Amino acid sequence: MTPLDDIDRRILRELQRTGRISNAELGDAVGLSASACHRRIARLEAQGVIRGYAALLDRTHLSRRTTVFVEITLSGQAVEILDAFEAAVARIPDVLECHLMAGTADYLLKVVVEDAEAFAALHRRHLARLPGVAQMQSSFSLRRVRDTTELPV
Amino acid sequence: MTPLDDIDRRILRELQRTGRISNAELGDAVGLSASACHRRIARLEAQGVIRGYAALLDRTHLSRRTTVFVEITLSGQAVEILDAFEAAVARIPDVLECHLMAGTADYLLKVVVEDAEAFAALHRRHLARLPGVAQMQSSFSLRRVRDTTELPV
DNA sequence: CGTGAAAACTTAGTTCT
DNA sequence: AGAACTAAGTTTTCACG
Repeated sequence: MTPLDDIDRRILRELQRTGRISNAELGDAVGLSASACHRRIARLEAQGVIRGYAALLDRTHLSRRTTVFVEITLSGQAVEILDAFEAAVARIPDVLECHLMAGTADYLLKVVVEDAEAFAALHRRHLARLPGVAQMQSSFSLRRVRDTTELPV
Repeated sequence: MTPLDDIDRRILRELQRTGRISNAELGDAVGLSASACHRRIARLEAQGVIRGYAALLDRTHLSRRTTVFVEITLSGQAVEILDAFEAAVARIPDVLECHLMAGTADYLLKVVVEDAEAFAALHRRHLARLPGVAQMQSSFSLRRVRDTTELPV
């Protein structure tokens, strides 16, 4: 598997910012012909470096203004408990991220909801019913100082 | 500003999963003509519901296997201290997210690096030099149980 | 890697309901 | 108003040099 060269990196940087850029424009940006760009992109997709493309939506327009991080400690470390917990979490669409953590808490969840009230409803209907939970601590984000999906390349 | 109807939502769902889908295919998926899809997408973009498009890259291929959450408490709440801190954080590309938090800690950072060693280097070179920091606690993610950018629509 | 041609897609104008 | 149809202009895609 070929390692990434400098032009690959510039292509990836551009595609992270503008996922629908044409090969012609991309070629201008990185100093290559359109077909050469196309070939490299096809290779990067085949290698799995590019996992796919996505539209980025505005959370405000979709009633998801509020981000909450939830630290959860389970009542035990048995595999069955972890598996049951993870399966249940995966079924909650408001949970964008769920990490098994080293250190104090067992899991860290990132949740997006409309507002504090919506979080209370989510808590009652879903979070409080998650299996194997011993302790739960929720922290609200007051402001997203920085929030990007762009990996440094 | 028109509220989203059911077809809009299906279009958004599709575009979050497959940002480069053609209007023809999208039309098939949601039961509309290609041009009708195109018009709706143009409207959603103009309204700001769709913020843009991005290629999603694989962290493993880019030496970013490790996610670390960093809780930071500042030495004070003066606006100058917060501003200086935020400006400095924004300059570290490895920090994908930075939230001003309610509750215990002041800030929560999400950092992506190659491994623990790379985090140690980042800590020495950047995090430990952030202005106004009183306390810092880093927590490593052992496994990403779920990690999506797709908002529920 | 670049050029060029064919196929596919996007985009805008028009008509119909 | 919004959807379908049509046609011109781009873009993708894939030969070959």
